[in-house]
Amino acid sequence: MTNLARRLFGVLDCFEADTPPLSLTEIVARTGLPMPTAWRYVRELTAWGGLDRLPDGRYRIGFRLWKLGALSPVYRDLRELALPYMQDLYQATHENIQLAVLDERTALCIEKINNLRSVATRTRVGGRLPLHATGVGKVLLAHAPPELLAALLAAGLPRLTRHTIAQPGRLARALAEVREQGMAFSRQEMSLGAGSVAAPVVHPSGEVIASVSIVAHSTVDLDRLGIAVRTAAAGISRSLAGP
Amino acid sequence: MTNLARRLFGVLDCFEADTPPLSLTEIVARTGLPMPTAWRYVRELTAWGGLDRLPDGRYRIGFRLWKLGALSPVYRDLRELALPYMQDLYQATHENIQLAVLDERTALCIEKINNLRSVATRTRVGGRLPLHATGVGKVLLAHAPPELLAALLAAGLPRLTRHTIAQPGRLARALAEVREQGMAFSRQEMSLGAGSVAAPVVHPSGEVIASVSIVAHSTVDLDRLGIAVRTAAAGISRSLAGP
DNA sequence: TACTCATTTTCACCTGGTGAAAGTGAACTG
DNA sequence: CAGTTCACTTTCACCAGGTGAAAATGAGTA
Repeated sequence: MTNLARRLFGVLDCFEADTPPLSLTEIVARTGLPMPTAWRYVRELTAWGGLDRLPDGRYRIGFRLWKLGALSPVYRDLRELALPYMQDLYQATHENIQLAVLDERTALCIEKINNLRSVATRTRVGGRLPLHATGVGKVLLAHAPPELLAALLAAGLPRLTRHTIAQPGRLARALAEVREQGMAFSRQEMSLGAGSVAAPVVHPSGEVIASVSIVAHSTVDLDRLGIAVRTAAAGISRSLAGP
Repeated sequence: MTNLARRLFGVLDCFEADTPPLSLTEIVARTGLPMPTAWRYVRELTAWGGLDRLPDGRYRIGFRLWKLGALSPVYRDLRELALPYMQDLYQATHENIQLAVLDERTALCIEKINNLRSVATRTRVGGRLPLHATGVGKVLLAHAPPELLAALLAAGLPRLTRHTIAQPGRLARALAEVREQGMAFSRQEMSLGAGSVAAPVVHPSGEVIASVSIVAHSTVDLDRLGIAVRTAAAGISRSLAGP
């Protein structure tokens, strides 16, 4: 790979879901590029539309990348396919609905339907959730190669609330239960006051390629919602098999 | 701009919504790059994840760009804000719902809710619609600077069906009516058997920044749906003004 | 087996990218 | 108000990394 290309992509890779707009100095700090080089790259990316420059001189991801990314067939097709089922689930429950895939040891949210009157959730499309503390995450983790769990355990499990499962043995048992029940629960493990129940979206090859969840107030009966979310996940899975 | 950056972006810019996966030879033809240069760029973009290489050697937009693009705040925020209202509209009508913005003389679809039992529509998120022949397009065109209409007329209005408005005078009158009524109709002008009604999403500054539509069978009473779509558009517009 | 065509690789050449240093401008402080 | 600081933004001598013509490879076809 050309040095220039690698460095150019490195600038883009500075941006994550919860990254606020970045200044040039912050991009320099994150990439290690000399200031004028970073300046030139940022200027070029901005000219192309891949970055937007704000009036205060900070940069954020630009519309050009949204336009290109929207063409990515793999996840566009999954989103299109899943959205009607997520709609049905939303209509039946009026809670928040999320669709996530496994990516870089996180659950990456690729579609989301919010009810502003349900529990507030912090996730956005393109945002990431911890695998060990969320419904969608546990589903994905339960069906991933064991090395992933091992790597997570080696890195340590962040305790997000006092309910978060942070002990390796407890998590392993929980994941076994996920595989057995075909769904996963998170009860105030990610955020106090919020719970979720998720089910796997299964590709015809048998691989779990995504997970769909309902996120609701912790007072809501997640067991009752479990049937609904599994039904939606089954519908999506069936659609993956084609007409 | 560095020559390399410009050319690298040029490779990405080969891809449009209805572009099938492209072979290296096709990318060469579209960019004018020498074969080894294009080869190297494509290899680099693939290594980074911006392009995916299919087993048959053709390339398409990769997931990395989806992930980055999903972070683009401007349209992500609009989509998030609009989606609940689109949900409500879908729930009320069970027809296809689209949200589009003006981009490069087209209506660019940025969110879409399909009902598979309604009329089939060809549009996908990231796809483009002609301004003169669609509900969303006419809304955007009606509120755009007059130079845009002049440019479209100079380029000629493609006749997509026998109902498409292709005469400049008729279109100008239709757009005046859109501005007066606060909504636009397309009656089999885009596709035979399909019609749509759209309304403008207005920013607090007064600028029409998007348009939301219902797409249904041509047999459906669009006049009745007009009230609903205007209600949704008004809700989105109000949300733009903040809490 | 020979031919064709779409890649994929090689490598001599040179030009375009680099980054240390300098310049600029805005904000802050005394 | 003048001086200082800091985050950019620009300059330009230098050279290394990118280029593309030509060759090689591999798959498909007749």
